[in-house]
Amino acid sequence: MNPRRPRSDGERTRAAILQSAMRLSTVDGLEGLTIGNLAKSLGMSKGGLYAHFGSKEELQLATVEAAGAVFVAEVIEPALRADPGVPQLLAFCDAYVDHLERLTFPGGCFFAGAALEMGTHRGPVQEKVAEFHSGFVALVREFVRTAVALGQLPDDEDPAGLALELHGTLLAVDTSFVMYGDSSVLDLGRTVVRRRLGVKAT
Amino acid sequence: MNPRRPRSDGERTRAAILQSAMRLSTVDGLEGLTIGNLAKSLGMSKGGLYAHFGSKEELQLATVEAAGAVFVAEVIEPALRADPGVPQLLAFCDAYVDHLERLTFPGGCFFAGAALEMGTHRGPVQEKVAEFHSGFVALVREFVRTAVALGQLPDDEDPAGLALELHGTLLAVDTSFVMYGDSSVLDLGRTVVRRRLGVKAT
DNA sequence: CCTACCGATCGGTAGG
DNA sequence: CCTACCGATCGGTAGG
Repeated sequence: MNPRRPRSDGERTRAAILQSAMRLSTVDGLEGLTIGNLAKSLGMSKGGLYAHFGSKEELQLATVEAAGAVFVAEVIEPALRADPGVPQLLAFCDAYVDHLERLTFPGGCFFAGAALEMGTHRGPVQEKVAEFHSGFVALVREFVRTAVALGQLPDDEDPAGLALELHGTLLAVDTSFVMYGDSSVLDLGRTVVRRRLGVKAT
Repeated sequence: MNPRRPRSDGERTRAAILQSAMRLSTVDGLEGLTIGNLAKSLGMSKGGLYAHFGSKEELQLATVEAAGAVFVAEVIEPALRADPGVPQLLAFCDAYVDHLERLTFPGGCFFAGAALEMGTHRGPVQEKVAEFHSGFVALVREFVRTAVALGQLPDDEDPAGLALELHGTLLAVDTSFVMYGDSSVLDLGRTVVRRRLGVKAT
């Protein structure tokens, strides 16, 4: 009711569980996440976890939801705050690379991993991952459409095609960064995005 | 000794095990692959599997090696058979998309999944995945360098940057194809690659 | 939020 | 290549 009221113990514990679950998921996967490991990382018992989540699937669904909120806060919102068109596309890509660079999660982008892992595991968890994933891609396509309408990109630019290229470049950056821990690929990604969007390097 | 001699029973069984292990790995991951599941899928006992592989890690290493051989045969070799430069880049990307389309593995590209999964799991398996992964990326960079040297691409084209873009586009195609099973993204990928390389659609 | 427990499955071994 | 087994851990439950 009152937004200034501090979170209850239950809410704080739940948030701590989900924070740990997101981090562990990017390392071991949403299926590789186990109740036992999660409990140990939090210093609590398995029984305690089941007081918050009735099943592993419920925990997975809540974890995907929490990761979606993090992605919105760290990547989507900075993009929406930029000027319409190319600046939004650039802000989105930069925010994505920044969010990798600051090691928000130890295993890189939550949704890059979750999409590949859950792609062939049909069910409620996969559906929720797909929902977020397709929402993010649709937003990038919208940014491209706006940029074309504003004359910032050529008239014949295909929104779906450019969205695939940018999405792909970010996936390749994530993969290389997670695989080699080499942060030089972050700057390479920033440069490639600028060149593709016709924006001068800063 | 004699290459015409038929494979022994042991060799044929080993090949069948690895074929099943590659397929299961693209669905459940290299860590999610279990000896019990693999044995069941082959109609044999767990003990039987341990006659061929002394440990799960040995099995994982052999599976990565086998997947590398499949990738070389299905994607690298068609590229090497094309004319140097842009035709090799195009052949590489087309062969990659074809290899997704024909459902070589049920979970899409073996190395796309393995790179993200094993990125944070340091050890011999991750090292072998990284070895193949960086080899493939290095080859694409070589193709770009050749294309620039032959005047097929602009002099200021950055090999590492273009390799990242093409690699990324293929990763995005793989992810969308696995996630939504929608084959239209395969043609979108082929189109995007042609536009980026300045090749007319066929 | 805890302890104590359930049947099932994990990776792996012994012995054949 | 098999059966039979090992201790550890899995997801989940009972009862508090």
